[in-house]
Amino acid sequence: MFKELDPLLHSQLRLAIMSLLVSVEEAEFTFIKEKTGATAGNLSAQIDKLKQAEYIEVNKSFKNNYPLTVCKVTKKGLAAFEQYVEHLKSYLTPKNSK
Amino acid sequence: MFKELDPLLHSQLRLAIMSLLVSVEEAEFTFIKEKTGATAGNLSAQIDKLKQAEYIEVNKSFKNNYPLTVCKVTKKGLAAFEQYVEHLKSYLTPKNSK
DNA sequence: ATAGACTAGTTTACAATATAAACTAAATTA
DNA sequence: TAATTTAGTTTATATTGTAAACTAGTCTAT
Repeated sequence: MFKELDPLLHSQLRLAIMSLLVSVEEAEFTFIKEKTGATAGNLSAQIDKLKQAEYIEVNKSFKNNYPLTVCKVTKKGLAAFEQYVEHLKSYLTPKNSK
Repeated sequence: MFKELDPLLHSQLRLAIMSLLVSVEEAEFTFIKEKTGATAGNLSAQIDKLKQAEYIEVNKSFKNNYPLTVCKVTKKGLAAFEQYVEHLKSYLTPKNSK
C-alpha cells in the first residue's frame, strides 16, 4: 500500500539539497545555501549526513584563498533519490476504491 | 525555488493517513491502522495532531459495544494536502539548467 | 461469576531529528 | 591593527516520532 520513505531523504532541507545536486551534478556550499535558504549551520549538518550515507561526495579545497566545499551526488544517492520519488507516489496518487 | 513543505504533512505516517482519508472520505481507526501498518499508539498520536490542526474530524462512538473512532478529512485538510503535493513537486522535477 | 485473553484505543517516556546560536579560522578592508 | 566578512563547523536546545506501558471495557470458557 504505502511504500517506505527513506528517512534520510524525507527531510525538507536534505531533499532540497539532493534535488539540486541531482539536476546540477555539482554544486558549491554557498550555492546550495543560497538556493535552499538554509542557515550555514543547518546546511553543514545535513550535508554531513548525506555524506555519511554516501549519497553525496564532498570535496574541500580553496578558491581565491577561501575554503571551497563542493558537493556531488553519488550513484547510490541518485538511486536513493529516484526510489524515494517513486515511493512517494504511493502517497500522492489516490488509489480510489471507496 | 523550493516551496515550503507543511511540517504537519511532511511525516510518513501523517501523510499516509491523509492520503487514505482524501481518497475514502471516511475511515475507522482500525482500518487506518491496518492500511498504514502503524502501531496503535503512534496512530493515536498522529491522528490527534491532524485533529488539532483541523485537518481531520474525529468522531468517537460505539459499534458492537466497542469504541469506534471514525476520521474524516476537512476542507482545510484537503486544501493543505493538495498544496503539500503541489509544493512537493518543486523538489521532484529537476529544473535542469546546468 | 470470574479469570484470562482480546479489542480499541490513550498516555508517557525516551530516542532521534532538526535547527539556530555560538564558535573557529582565515582573509579582507579601513 | 582592529573591525568586518567569508566560509564554514560544533554545540545546545527544542521539536518530533515512536514504542512500550497503560486504561477501560468486552468476550469466552470454566
